[in-house]
Amino acid sequence: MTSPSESAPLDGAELETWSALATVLEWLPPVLDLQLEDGWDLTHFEFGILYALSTAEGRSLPMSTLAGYANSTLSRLSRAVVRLEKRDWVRRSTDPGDRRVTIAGLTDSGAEVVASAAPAHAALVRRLVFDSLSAEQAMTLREISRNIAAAISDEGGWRPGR
Amino acid sequence: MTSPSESAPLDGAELETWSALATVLEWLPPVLDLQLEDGWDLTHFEFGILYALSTAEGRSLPMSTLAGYANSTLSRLSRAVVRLEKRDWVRRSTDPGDRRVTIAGLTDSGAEVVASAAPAHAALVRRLVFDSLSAEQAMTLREISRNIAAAISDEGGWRPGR
DNA sequence: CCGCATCACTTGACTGAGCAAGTTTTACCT
DNA sequence: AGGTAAAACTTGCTCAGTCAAGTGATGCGG
Repeated sequence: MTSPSESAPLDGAELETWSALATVLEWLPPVLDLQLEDGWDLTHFEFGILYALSTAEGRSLPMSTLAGYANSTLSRLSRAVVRLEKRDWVRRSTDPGDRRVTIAGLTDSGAEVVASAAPAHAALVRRLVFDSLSAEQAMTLREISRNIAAAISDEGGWRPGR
Repeated sequence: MTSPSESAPLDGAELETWSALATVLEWLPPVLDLQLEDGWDLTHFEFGILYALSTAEGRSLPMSTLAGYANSTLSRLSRAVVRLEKRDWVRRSTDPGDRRVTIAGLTDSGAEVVASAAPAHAALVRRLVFDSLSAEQAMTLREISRNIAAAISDEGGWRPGR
């Protein structure tokens, strides 16, 4: 009964739901990316890094902590930070306390970038997501998302960046 | 009033909703991919191509039509089909009626792959999405997804593959 | 029926992500 | 202390995706 091959195929309503969700899954991230790339030549991922740093104590974080916030591998993060460093938005230094860890810090120009990109990004999220939903739907969406995220965490123990 | 810089930043509840949704947006596609890659050494995108062909009249479609179904650029599709052809799961032929169009057709072994992967894939979708939701939540999710998808279509007129 | 725009791809150059292997520094065990 | 394991990145290799340019084939205006 628990064998995967025995679970019924998705029925009509489920298929429609899945298809609609799949559409969002496929389109939403690219549109969000597009704004940042057009306006600031930034990946959504790179923006996430800058944003995380901007909210951090002292505008700087160890790479591993940052990788956690950005749901990323250290490898991916490392390459992204190299790119950001080239633009002088981030600077790296090794932690004097533990010379294995390198601390990524936001520069002033990096902070300016975040300050100018973040409101536009939030506005786009509002337009695409919250403006299309009733307050009740938004609350339900939060529940739904949490449930699915929990299921993902359980399933196979998969986690990004680990 | 309609200037983007004037829209209020996301409030607490919205931020939580967005953060939960962003998690799903980031994690769900990779987990879905993982199964196909581990089990069949297939990208979700490649699977989509095979699946679309399997449901098509004569198990074959012109590249441009297929690109529409797969929400993809012709360029991306072309490369993917090259890969699938190397594994003898798809074969290309030029349409005798219009020698510009090339028709991608599913081979028998390709059909076998779809037949074996599709149920497992559907089962995973069920476990991750529908098993975590009440029937009512699932219905709401369909509404929500449609609304967001509609907002995306309106916004900036962006469309994948075009 | 000829020339040129257009269509339907394909391909070359480049970029970002993943995996695995390598480096340096620290922690632990005895 | 001394040696080994582990942590915290970084980097080489390879691959998929994008963008722009290239290649035939077709349609169409005069």
